[in-house]
Amino acid sequence: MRIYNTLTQKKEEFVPIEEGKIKMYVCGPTVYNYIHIGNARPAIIFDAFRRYMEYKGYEVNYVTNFTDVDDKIIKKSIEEGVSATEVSQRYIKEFRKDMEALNVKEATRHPKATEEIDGMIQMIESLIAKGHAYEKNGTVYYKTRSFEEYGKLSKKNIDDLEAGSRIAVSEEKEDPMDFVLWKPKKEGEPSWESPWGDGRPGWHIECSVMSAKYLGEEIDIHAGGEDLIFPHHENEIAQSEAASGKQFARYWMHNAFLNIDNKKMSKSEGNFFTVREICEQYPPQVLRFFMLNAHYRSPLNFSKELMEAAKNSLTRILTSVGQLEFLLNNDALKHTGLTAEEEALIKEADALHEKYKASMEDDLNTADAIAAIFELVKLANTNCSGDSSKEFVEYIYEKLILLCDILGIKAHQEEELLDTEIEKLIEERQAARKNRDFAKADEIRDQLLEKGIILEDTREGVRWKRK
RNA sequence: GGCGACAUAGCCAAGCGGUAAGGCAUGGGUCUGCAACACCCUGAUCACCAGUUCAAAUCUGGUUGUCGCCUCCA
Repeated sequence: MRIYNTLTQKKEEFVPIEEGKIKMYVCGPTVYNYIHIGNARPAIIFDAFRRYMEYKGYEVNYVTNFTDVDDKIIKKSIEEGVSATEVSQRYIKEFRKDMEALNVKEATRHPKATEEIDGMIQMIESLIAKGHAYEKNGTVYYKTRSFEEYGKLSKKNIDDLEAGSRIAVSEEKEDPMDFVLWKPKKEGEPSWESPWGDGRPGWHIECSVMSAKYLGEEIDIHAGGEDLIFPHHENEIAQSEAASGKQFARYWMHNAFLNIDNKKMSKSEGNFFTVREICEQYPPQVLRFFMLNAHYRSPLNFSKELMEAAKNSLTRILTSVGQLEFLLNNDALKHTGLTAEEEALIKEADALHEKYKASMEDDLNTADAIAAIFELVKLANTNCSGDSSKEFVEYIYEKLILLCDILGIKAHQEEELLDTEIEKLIEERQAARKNRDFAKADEIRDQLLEKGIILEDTREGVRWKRK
């Protein structure tokens, strides 16, 4: 597996610290609202990465956090007149619903910042003891210049940063680039006791602490959106490596942004959509498929038109899988035993499987992998019919399901049983067709369409699907 | 100002030195009682300029354009 490493700016062969195991950390959401579709991109991408690595046999320890103490959460809680905990608990719950809809696997561990305060205090104490941090009036700052390699991830030079800095520099700071590890309590805000007085942690320290606690001081992969490179990930490196003296993460993976009309989504411009509202308009899988249909390091534009196209594309795969299931489940396959022709086709299917893997191995090229799925769909559509052998259809079906499953695409649709009334209508229509009473047959078909049932007459019988 | 990314058919999107994957849409056809599904056919010399090379969308330099980070942000 070759991975583009932000740290070295190159694709590198992935070598885990411990054979057969992967320790990865993905920065999670700040839970102050429903997540938007931009937040969904890393969740989906790194979930696909995880699934592929698990398919390859790795044991993946996948940790992602909830940032549940933050200015935005506090602001929301004040607006609503409820506690910060109530706000964060609510959106953690909603986040989980969204992840389930998008078929993102539950993380191995999903710690909350507020439950890791002790660890953060310990790390801050250690940084102070080592001369990497200092306290001023209840605020603890990280001494950026004490970490020689500061800027190695974002390729930034501290002096350039100073020149371009637009933030009002606090007088307390020894250096404008120093960042907050611990900030003192303000009235009405959640706070914890600490050696520097009551207060709460800065944003960056939580990931350093949770990553070390659940994965160890050295991990394989740290991932997140590209905007986190600076300052968040740069600061995490400074904290973790200064504290442990070890390399924090070997590979840094960053996904590009999801844009609206070629512009970054931002709440201030109002050009953003929540996952929730998109999932009300499209099956959630469409959003997942849409994301995977582009390379994760390329900016991706979002629009209704593109979602429609993604929906149609995905339907092509699902229809093909549905047809194979129909053949397998309706006693349509009379032959057993592979023919020579089918054996050749199986070899073709295997070659597509290899092509798919090669794409995934190349820095998670899901777009290319999906192309291989479509080629397999074509192979299935062209060659699987009632005349095929059972073994052949089964083989192709299982391969197709596998390739979709690795990407987290549910190709096998759980069909609820048709209720007897609908079944009766389908039978009536078949009888009408037999009697060449097409007016009646069409009437029944329209009637079913209104109920969201689409009928397809095939050589092997009537197949139906939900709209 | 510093750092970085991108520019491929109507749209989306692979490609990483050997003469352009895949999908969507469009048009024509086959199948079908009709339809749907499916199948067949239908399309680009890769922003521009110069260079390296037997050979470049792919490497180098430049031009133009778009975007991101440098501030909370996936």
